[in-house]
Amino acid sequence: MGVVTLKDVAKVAGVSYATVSRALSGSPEIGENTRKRIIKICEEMGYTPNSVARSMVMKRTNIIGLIVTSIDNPFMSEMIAHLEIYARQCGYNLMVCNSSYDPALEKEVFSLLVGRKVDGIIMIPVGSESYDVLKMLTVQIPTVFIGENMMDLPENYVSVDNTTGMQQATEYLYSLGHRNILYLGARDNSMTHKLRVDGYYNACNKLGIEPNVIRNSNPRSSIQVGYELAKAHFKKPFEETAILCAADTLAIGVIQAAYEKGIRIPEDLSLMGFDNITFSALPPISLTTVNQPKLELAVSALDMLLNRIKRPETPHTKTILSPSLVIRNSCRAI
Amino acid sequence: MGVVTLKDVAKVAGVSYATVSRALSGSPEIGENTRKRIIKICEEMGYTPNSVARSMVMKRTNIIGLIVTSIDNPFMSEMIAHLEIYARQCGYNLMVCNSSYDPALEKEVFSLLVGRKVDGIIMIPVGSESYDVLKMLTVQIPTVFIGENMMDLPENYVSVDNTTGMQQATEYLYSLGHRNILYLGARDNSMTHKLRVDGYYNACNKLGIEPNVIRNSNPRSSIQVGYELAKAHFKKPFEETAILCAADTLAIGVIQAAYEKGIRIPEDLSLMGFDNITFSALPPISLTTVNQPKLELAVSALDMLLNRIKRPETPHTKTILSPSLVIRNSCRAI
DNA sequence: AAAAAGACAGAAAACGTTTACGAAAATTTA
DNA sequence: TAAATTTTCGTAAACGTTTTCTGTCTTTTT
Repeated sequence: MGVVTLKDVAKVAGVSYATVSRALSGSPEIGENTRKRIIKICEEMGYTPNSVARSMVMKRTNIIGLIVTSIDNPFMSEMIAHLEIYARQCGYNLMVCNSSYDPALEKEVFSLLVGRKVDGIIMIPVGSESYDVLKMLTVQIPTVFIGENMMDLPENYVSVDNTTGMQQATEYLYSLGHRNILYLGARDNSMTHKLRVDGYYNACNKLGIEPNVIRNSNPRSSIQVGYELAKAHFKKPFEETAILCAADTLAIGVIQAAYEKGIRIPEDLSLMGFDNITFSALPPISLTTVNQPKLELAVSALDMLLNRIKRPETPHTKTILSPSLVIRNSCRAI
Repeated sequence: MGVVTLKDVAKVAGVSYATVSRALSGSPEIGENTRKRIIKICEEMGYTPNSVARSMVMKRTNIIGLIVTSIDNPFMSEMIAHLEIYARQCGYNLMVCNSSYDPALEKEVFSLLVGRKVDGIIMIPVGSESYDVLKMLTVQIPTVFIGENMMDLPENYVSVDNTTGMQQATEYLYSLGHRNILYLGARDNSMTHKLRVDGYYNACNKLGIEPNVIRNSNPRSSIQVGYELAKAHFKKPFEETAILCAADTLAIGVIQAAYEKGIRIPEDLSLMGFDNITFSALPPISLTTVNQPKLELAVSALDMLLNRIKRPETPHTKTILSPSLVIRNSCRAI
């Protein structure tokens, strides 16, 4: 015996199945007594409406597609958690896909989600190299981007003010007396990273100190990458008194490399990150960093998307949230 | 102008829409030349099949529901990442839901996923208190559990051997000379945690040392909880030379509390965790722990589920994977 | 008491596919 | 070359809902 359907309860209730539908949807054109009777029968029979059939006729799935570069990155997973909870409160479910920092895969899962008829897509793009294809794809479906400032593109996005954040970080280190600050982890193919390093350059310019940047050719900003970058750097004697990392995960990698090398943080070297992930606050080295408001990013993104789903003709919007300095113990005054 | 549908391309191609469907589904009952012609037209028109309509008739969505207690727990998010990638390779997408350690919510999202007609559900249950309702629910849909040994329940699950893992951990500490080992974070309402502390008791019994357990009344095993538990414990002088935590996150909380109190790890106190999350390997305190094979857990769970979807009448199965000791630097010999 | 209005429920179309069935066309067989 | 196959494609039903349109039965109004 299969699943209970509308027709089944209609037969039992002795009404047409349109009536059952109305009883459950809260339609006003139905008698209060029959409604109660039908609802009771539904419960007794264990009827649950078939969302797929409903989506078919309503042309709406109440599913939001979510594309992230890597689920198991603390920054992302925190935001996914916020998104999932808020989305469910709004009556939506999340279909989560991993692009694994691969533009081709990113495009593939985007189309896959479009075929699945999700109502909208929230995505953390791989980087600026995929802007062109994304621009082609976003005409198919309401989309909002998180984290990556799409700049010249007219797309919807919500992001933290990366430039200001990094500028503040640099100025903070300067205020502690640091004049030789290394920026570690700049990436070429991401607008986010471009804006961050811009903030660093701005501050250097303004403060009259010499910028010094280690680029990251890898698309991911992982612990491993930070470790390798720092390890290579520490091989030769270094001049800087502080390292400013493009992400907390990179900074954690730097901590590892420094530890192996016997470099003490913050005694021998000050260190800063960006993102303020949960695991940046681990003693004894508790990372001074720049906070990204993850809950606000998630809520803004979903609000923006739902608004766009409701009114697709509305012009594209962007929201820039403010970062904030989180001072802990990985930097010292010199 | 709306989305391109089968009928649209059929009209353009001058064939019935059944023919178009056959051309795309790789059906053998269609001419090779017409197939090529139709596929070409589909591409030109930018046709993407409507998965919802397909699900309607095929009675299959190719969606797996995933219910976890908290997405932003490194152990979970690592496993989710593995699951998502493997599921997509198998032609499935993931609909992820957070139960937030709330049995009522767990039940709610389960029913929600059933209504969404997902093909199966993978879940990390909140704990043993929800076994009864889960047992009622799992008759509705193929389900497999991860991490929680359902014990007497005949349900499908895949889990690590928690008891053996904790026993090995205890024995390892014993082998380093520890005779007074505190177990921190036992929970009453989770079979997983019961089995872990059982492993500890077993070892104590076998080795002839006195067990000593701090229970955790909170359903979550978070950094915060570990911190609070340890902070309260460190208020009075303590006897133990080592603490064995029910989870890595708890251990990280212990590190925090110890640090604040000036207790050095491992010099003054040895510390072990369980799970081997990415962030357990952070210097200078790199946690000795018990590894859970996350990729294998994910793959086994999905294989088990897909098998059950294909053959629902198959008897329930369980898979117990082996844990392994990961020795780092948070324990010392005394 | 007749007419108008309103409340309620049924019939049927629609959503975009897949597929069983059947028919026509092409091919093979005798 | 006629018959028997096989290949190819069209027709139509089905999946489980929502919703428009219509009609009946009450209720209200005059």
